[in-house]
Amino acid sequence: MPKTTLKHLAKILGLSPATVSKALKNYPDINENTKKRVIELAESLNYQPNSLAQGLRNKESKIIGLVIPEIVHHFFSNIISGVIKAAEKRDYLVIILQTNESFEQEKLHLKRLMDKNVDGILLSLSDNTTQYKHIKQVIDRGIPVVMYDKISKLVHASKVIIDDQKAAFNATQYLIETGCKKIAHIRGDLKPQTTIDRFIGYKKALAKNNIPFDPTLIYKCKSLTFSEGFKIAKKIINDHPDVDGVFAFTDLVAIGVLKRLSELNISVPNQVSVMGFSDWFLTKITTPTLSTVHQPGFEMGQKAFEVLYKDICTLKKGQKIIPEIIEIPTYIVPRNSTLKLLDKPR
Amino acid sequence: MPKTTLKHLAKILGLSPATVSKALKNYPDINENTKKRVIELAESLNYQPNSLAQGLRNKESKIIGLVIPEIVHHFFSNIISGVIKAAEKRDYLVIILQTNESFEQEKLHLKRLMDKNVDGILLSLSDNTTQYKHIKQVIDRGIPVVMYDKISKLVHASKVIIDDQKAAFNATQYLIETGCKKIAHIRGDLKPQTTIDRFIGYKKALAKNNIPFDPTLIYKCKSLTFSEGFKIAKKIINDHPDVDGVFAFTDLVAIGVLKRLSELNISVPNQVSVMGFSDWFLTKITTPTLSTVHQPGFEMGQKAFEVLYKDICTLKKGQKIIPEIIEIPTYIVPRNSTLKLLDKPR
DNA sequence: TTGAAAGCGCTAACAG
DNA sequence: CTGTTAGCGCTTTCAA
Repeated sequence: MPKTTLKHLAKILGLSPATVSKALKNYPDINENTKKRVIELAESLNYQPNSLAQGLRNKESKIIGLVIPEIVHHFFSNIISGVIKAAEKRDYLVIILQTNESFEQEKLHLKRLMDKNVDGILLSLSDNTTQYKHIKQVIDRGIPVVMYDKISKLVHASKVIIDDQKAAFNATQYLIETGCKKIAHIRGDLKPQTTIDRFIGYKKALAKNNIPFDPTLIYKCKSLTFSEGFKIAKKIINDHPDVDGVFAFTDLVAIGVLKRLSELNISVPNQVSVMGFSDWFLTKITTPTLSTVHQPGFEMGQKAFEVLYKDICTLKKGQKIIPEIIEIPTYIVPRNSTLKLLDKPR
Repeated sequence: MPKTTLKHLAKILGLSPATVSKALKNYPDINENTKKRVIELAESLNYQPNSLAQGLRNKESKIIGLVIPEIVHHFFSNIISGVIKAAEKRDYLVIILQTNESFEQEKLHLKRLMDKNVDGILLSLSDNTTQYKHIKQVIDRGIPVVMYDKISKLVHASKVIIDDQKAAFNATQYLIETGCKKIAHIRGDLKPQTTIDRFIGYKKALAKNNIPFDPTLIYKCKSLTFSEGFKIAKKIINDHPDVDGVFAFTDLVAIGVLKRLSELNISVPNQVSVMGFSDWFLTKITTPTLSTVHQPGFEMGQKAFEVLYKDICTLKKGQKIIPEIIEIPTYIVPRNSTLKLLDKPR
């Protein structure tokens, strides 16, 4: 059963396609009665405009692309969910592509999306991206790009981010306020800006509290895994038996630490406090539950779409986009791997 | 900078758009030399055909829709990932929509996807779907639908599933083989077929081993949460102090059980074995780690796309689709919440 | 071997 | 108020 078209309707009603189109679009210069007839028939035949034709005509597809480093990841699933929800409200659909942190994939995906005439692109940089020509090309083609989470200052586009430095500062500050004096930090590998910023936030909090920075308390994670945390915890305890706090740059690693400390019969949080980062779902079900920094993926996703939508509209009106940097607030989620603020010794 | 079109190329080369089109499409009746010139110019100008126009002409969009109950969910993220990966190989893009288990959303989403002229749809039923007219309508419109995971026998379409009954049978059988004699089962609420099938599998395994079925060992979960498992574990132990195995229909609930048993100082697996279902990521990091049934989301996603692709091609050739039911095998992942097979007393 | 013409379905400017 | 015309960019006869 082929789809009903404007022409079908027109023929049945003895009108021209143009009139039918206008009636359906609620143009003011159409006879009320005609309008009613058209709308009724359209509904009864379940008429749906062909979006391909509309797109070709209007130069818009009502589809955006979402480029994501890794789908199977609590934070990013939340991003997807937020984007889709916000998009739905504006009658937009979302195509999702995964880079697996590969620069090559990222380039290809942008091309694919351009070819599909998406109206805009939401992009989180892959870890291996160090140049941005491919992104500028997209923008030059008149397709707005909004970067989220992993961004680059070198791209002139709107961005939605969290302040990793501030968040890490707060996390460390929280450990200090609940009594920690010797805090180890587990950081990620060199590359991504987030890991650097979290490290800086940690240092700033120490400085603020006149705690001297001790480089031997910094541990570098090769991979972002439970077992890395597990391994490193042992090292920390060996190197610094008197450590009383661990701030890991991501929950999974923190949970590895938790497990190893438990096996070493080191009481958390009484002897050592542990703080994670992200607020993954699983932090709620570890023993003890993990205190962490809430990283609001869903909100970021929503906001990212909204900004992109705004940029799309601006561009459609022929105006120039003024990039906007939006920071989504994070907050500490105190759970049982840290002492309570009330417990703070004075 | 507007996009290069066929017309641009034609004008520059002094050819007609038709010839350029054919050259690019490698038609046999084009002069080799012309072909070369065209291709070279196209590349140097970075020509990309307008997919909207192509779609309008060829009645295909090279986009499929993926309707998913819930995105933020380990199993479904894996599905997404698998679908996207398989789609990419065939040069297809994927639009994702979420139902949140709502029938109304499901209907709307199918309509949205039809309106966007997707070439096919991958669908997992929402828990509240009990009629299938909306799906039949899509199929009647000539858009192939492939159901995955949560399916209905009443829809005449290809399907990709796991055999829940068999999987649950194996899980229960495993508990029995490792020495359990009194096994409680935590099942989901009535509706979804999966929960019913897992329950049946459990019963069949008991029967096979001549263990009488005891209805008081069946516990029904209101919500699919950690805390439900936590609550129910207490009840189980109160009702049946001599229980020695728990088979939960999903990992999260099983993990709740694990936690409560630990708080009750009941040794897992020595006193009580616990078996989950799904093989979520977090089963690897609980204490003890959770034995479970591996539910292969990624493979299901890949396979679902491949079947859909096949159906799309069949239809395009004007042939009739012969629905295919594909079962993806599951397997037990033995971890530390169950005894080893070797430990089996005899 | 190439090109003119028609048309996919829709919309907008303009004329009637 | 309604219809005609033209065209978005591409593909496919069919004629040259």
